Amino acid sequence: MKLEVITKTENQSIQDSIILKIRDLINVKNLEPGEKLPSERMLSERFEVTRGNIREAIQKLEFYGILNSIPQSGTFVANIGVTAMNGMIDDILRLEDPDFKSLVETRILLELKTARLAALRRTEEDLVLMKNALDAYAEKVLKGEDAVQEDLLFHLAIAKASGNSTMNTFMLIITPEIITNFEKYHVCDDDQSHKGIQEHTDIYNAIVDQNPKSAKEKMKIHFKILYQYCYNI
Amino acid sequence: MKLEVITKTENQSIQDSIILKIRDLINVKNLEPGEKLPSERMLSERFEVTRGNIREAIQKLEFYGILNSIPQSGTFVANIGVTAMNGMIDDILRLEDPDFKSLVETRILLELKTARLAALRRTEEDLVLMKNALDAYAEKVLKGEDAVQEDLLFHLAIAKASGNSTMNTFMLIITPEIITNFEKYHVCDDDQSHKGIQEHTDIYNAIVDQNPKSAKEKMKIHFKILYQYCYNI
DNA sequence: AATATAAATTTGGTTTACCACCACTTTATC
DNA sequence: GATAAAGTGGTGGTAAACCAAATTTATATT
Repeated sequence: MKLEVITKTENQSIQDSIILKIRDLINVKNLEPGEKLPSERMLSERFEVTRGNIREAIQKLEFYGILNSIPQSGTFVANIGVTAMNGMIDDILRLEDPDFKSLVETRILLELKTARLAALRRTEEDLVLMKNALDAYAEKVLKGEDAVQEDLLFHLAIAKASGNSTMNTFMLIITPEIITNFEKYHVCDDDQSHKGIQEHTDIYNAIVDQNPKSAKEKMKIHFKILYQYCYNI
Repeated sequence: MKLEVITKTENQSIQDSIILKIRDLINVKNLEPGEKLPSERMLSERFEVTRGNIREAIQKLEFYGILNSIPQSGTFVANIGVTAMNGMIDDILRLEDPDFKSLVETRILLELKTARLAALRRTEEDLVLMKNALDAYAEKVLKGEDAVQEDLLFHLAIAKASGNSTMNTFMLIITPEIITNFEKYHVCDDDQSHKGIQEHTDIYNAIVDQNPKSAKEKMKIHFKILYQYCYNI
């Protein structure tokens, strides 16, 4: 998910090769879910890399739920079978860095949904937070200042109000990359910002009214420009 | 994104408190984007924690794009302003572990989209991979064996064919948690698996025919049971 | 022979000491 | 006086030493 500096490229490739070796080891030893991997020290000796490298690789596989590391006990194959493990590792290694188009596409998908869910599930507290974010955005725009941050905070407030923690997490992950790319490509101009106030208000009101269909529709309008940008790039 | 063992709870809370202290530091020092944070050693001394703790906290904030750590140089505030930073850190700390319902809800959203995109963008190579996964699934089911893994690999093959690397990543992240919960709650029974073969085949054919509407529709049918489960739990 | 208990070994995690590298200051040379 | 070169302090990164818990092995006791 992160773009790393050049120096990490080498590090990355040796980590990937370790992941491959661990996969092969599980395959040739026919390790079933729940069985134990050799210790980190043995692996580092066998693969002729540092224990730190081994630990990094294990942590990555742990993040994707393929391994389980238990303190003072060992590292175990998670209860995901050999077939799925092989397929997933292939995917993980093949994962390229996300391009901007892919990010925007995903963001639009998520936000149309979170707007709808927020209309259904928002609490009074959610409304307060959204209103604050909305006001902060309007104030910045009316002063003629850049308001990209306040914009995104409003959208994050909606994500929180959706009551879906997974979507909320995903929004948080893609937001910074969106911000930096927006500033790089100057997607939003001044005119857009002023229209944005009305559009944000429309979305907010739909959520206040608990009208999911309208909320989604207003969000779609809000993304119209971005949508076109995404599919014409 | 990960459920951690109990022992990590304490560790987590001190990491969260460090993140809060870093946020306060940026606020009181009025650090603008691009400015440098104090060195890790100074922070560890000032906050009275180990440097390892500091490094962990910085890495987490780096993951969310709030800080940039540059080797032999320092840690810098990313070019995301103070306002957005404060809001995002609040969100990050408030993030609860994803519940199963939230996971399924997100999965359905993602998969309806990836199916549609795959129908539009699939290459010949994608089709081969999907066909292999489909056959492996059918074979397992017909032998009466458990095929949860093959099931998910087919869905991951669709995600890959969608050509959207961000959605592909997100699918990879939620897949293991879905697997373990499926096995825990026994969502799928034997009858479902047999129907699943036909449903998978329908989805596959729609993607072969490059018919996005049908692909989404067939995926919706495939998720019907899961959808009901999700909203009745 | 079976079992309870204690010592020893092995484990992942953590701390510490060291490293290579970058930025800036000082100094020397023209 | 200007410019380049050498030095110095500080940076994030890293490998080795250390730790506490868990597991295994050995031993003693009934």
